[in-house]
This record gives sequence, structure tokens and C-alpha cells, in this order.
Amino acid sequence: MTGLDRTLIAGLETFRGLSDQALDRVLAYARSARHAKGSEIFSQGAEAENFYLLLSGHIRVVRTSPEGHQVIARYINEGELFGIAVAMGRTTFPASAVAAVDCVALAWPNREWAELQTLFPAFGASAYQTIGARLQETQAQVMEMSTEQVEQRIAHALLRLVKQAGRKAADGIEIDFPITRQDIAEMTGTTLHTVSRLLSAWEQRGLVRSGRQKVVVTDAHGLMLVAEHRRRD
Amino acid sequence: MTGLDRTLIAGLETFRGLSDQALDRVLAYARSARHAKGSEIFSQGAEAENFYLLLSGHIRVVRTSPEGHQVIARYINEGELFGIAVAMGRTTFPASAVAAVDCVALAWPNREWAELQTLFPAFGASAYQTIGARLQETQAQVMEMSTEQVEQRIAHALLRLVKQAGRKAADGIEIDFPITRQDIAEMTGTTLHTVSRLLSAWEQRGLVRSGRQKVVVTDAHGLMLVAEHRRRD
DNA sequence: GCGCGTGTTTGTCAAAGCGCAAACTCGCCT
DNA sequence: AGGCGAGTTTGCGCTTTGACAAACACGCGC
Repeated sequence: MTGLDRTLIAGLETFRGLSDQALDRVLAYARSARHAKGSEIFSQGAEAENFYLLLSGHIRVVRTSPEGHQVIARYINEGELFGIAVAMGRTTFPASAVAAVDCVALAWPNREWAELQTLFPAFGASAYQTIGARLQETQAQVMEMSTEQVEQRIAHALLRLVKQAGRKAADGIEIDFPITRQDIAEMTGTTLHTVSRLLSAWEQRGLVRSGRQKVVVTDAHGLMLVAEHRRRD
Repeated sequence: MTGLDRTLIAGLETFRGLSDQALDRVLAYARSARHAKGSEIFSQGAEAENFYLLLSGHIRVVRTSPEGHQVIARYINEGELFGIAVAMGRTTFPASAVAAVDCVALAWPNREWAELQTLFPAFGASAYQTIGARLQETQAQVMEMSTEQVEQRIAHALLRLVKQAGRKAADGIEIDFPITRQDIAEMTGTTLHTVSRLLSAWEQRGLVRSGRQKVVVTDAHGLMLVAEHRRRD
């Protein structure tokens, strides 16, 4: 008995509609762990033995190509499942997960996946919906990379980050975790140089305010116009 | 009773391990339909009422952006599920499906999804594995678009097509359905002009032989070297 | 057998954005 | 307090590839 309290996960989309007993059962084989900023929760190619749920913090999911290029597949927010290789019938992780800030995550042994899915069909449905949603997002990303220029892609990426992990700041919305130019470049398939140049240009135009590992969107509407490749109406 | 014979689907990965009675039950509510080359089986944004399985032919899954840009998300091969919006908890199709050649496909009403999944857990597992695999592929595509040049991307795309839908020809492996330069461009996020130029160059080098809506890979190994951005060893 | 349309080839030009290089600056650690 | 290093900025040249344009060719239908 790890003594995890059901209030940890009550209210999360993934477990919606589950009774208190159900939640207790879900937690029965879960282990909670803290992951320091910058540490790897799991590693691309490693044998997948657990699946995870992020309780607090932000996680970067990174794929590295054979040639050593890194691409950030997505950021995981609080309350989301991640590392669910088991749900896709995989035995290894297709990407690495790195804590963008200090994080707390639950981990279940993979064996529990089938179990929980059988016991609580709603959990299974929600999980698969998550995967479906990620497939949609990823395909949308392909679309973006096929049809948009770098400037629009970066604008879209920032808007998405702000939407998913925005925190109200004095003069706009700040992305809630440290993020470098390099990170943004790896999200959008460009270079940190180009990102730096564009952020500088946008800062001049009053769309963003950015600094070391920090981005504040000060004019979301203006940025949306950039994302749509139009000038301010 | 549509009278569909279980041998239609026996042997398919999706239904592996199901008994004869199970296969009959699976087919009970399926309808088979022929789709002429070029016709749409379903349309992006339309209400998803069915899910499908391709019995014969090849299908192009196409996404169109608000600005009218088209991207080919994937080709569906014989025996594969497609249009499984229901599995991702979607009510509309995120893309259109167009018959690349004359096709025959089974269609089930979405209601049957939950039903079949409950009755035959192996079917559910396999279906979700399909979605997982597609997520992987799509993420691999993002990776490719982020890190590779056009030439490598096109080479990779051709190699994939050949692997998935290659038919042995006199002097190499031919892609088993009509495919235009424009199609290849839409798969790789480039323009038909660039594709045309590259195919011409490759033809000179003896890697491919291509014509109107036709591509034959005559030197798969050589093309692999191009895909890896190396010269022949 | 001819004409037309769709698909393909090829040329020229322009520019987006990458590679390379160097300087700078902010925080953090000692 | 100072130095160090990670992260950032910026300049410059150049390659890749997209945009535009025009001619061409193959095959189908009449």
C-alpha cells in the first residue's frame, strides 16, 4: 500500500466517471515519483515497463534520429497520460520523456493496462481517445510543415504552447516552463537562429516579450494574424 | 443478411485468432461496396457514420487545409482498417478517402465498433495497435520533414511506397497504383516541379524509371543510399 | 486518327532560411 | 565578486527549393 490518495486523480479527464472505489483500485498498483528538472523519465528505445500520468509539472517528449537530430514531439501537461507504449502494442518507448521542470508523475506497471481497461471501460475509451487526439495533432503538424512557412509555424507553435501551458503575466500570457530558442526550433523543424531572429522581430512589433528561456505573448491576436500569414486588418 | 463470406476477412491481421462463428458475427452488419477509381469513400469534415476495411485496391487519405492545400496523409493497403474516426472518439472524419484505383471495401455502422470490441477483445487490441502504428509513422514523418532535405524525403517516400505496394516488374519494383508527381509532392511537402526534377535526375542515374502516373524503382539499394544522404559506397 | 486534357518536363528567377562565425549577456556557482 | 557557461543575438554568403512560365507528350475518347 503506497497510500496514494484518490483525490490525486479524481477530476482528471482520464478517470472521469469512476467511483471512489474504482479510483482506489486504479491507484492500488501505482507508484508516485518525483523527477528533477532536466531528468529523463524514460528513454527512447528502452524497454517499456510502465505507463505514466503526469500529476504536476511539464514534460518534453523528444525523439532523436539515428543521425542525432532531436525533434520535440509534444509537451505533456498536468493530468495527461504519457509513455503509453503499451496502449499501442509497443514494447519499447518510441521517444524519451524529459522533465521540463520538477515533476511528479504516477507510474503503473504495463500489466495493469489490460487490467484497468477491462475493469473500467471508460478508462480505456478515454485513453484511446487521447491517442487518437495525438494522431490528429501530429497529422496537423505534418500539414503545417508541408504548407506553411517558418514564421507561421513558429507563431502557431507559440500559440499552442500559450493555450496549453499559458500563465497570465503582467503584460500578456507567459509560457509556464523554461523554453529555449533551440526548443522552439526543435518543435517547428527550424534552427535556433531563425527562431531568435523572428522573436526579435516580433518583440519590435510588440507581439511578444522574450528573454532567457522565457517567452511572453503580449499580443495573441496579432500573433494569430502572423500565424495566418496576414497583416493586421 | 448480406451473405458476405467469412473467407473475405479470414487471414487478415485485424481478425487474427477469431473463430469462424466470430468472423460471421463480424460480417453480420458489414456491407460491401465497390468504389470507382477517383471516387471519394468519405469526405473530410463529414459526419462519420461508418468505419471501413479495404478488401482490394488502394486508397489515398487526403487532408485539405483551410487555404486549400492538400496533403496525402497515407495510402491504405488491402486488408487495412480505415476511416476509424469512431476509434478516436471523433464524430467527423479528419480527412477524405479517395480510391486510387477501383476498390472494394467493407463498411460497418459505427455502432458496431463498441460491439465488436466487446465481443472480440483481440479485434479491439489489433485496431488500437493500428492507430498506434499510424501515430508512430506520422511522428516519423514529422521527424523526416524536420531533419531531411527534399531529396531524402522523396527517396524515403518512394521506398515506403515500394515496400507497401510494390509489384515486381521486369526491371525493378513498380508502385502498384497510378501515382502522379503531384501526389508524391503532397506526400512529402514539396512541389511537383521539384519531384519531377529529382525523378528525372534519378532516372539518369539509373535509380528509377518513371512515366505518366507510374514509378518503377530499379535500384532500391541505390535509392536507399540517396535516402540516407550518402553516395554509393 | 485526331484533338484535347491531364500530367510532365525544363528553364529562369527570386528568396527563404540555413550554415558558419563571432560577439554578447545573463545567471549561477564557487 | 568574479568567472564561466549556457543561451542568445546578429551578420553574411550561399544553397536549396519554391514560384512562375511555357512547351511538351502521352493516352483516352470521339
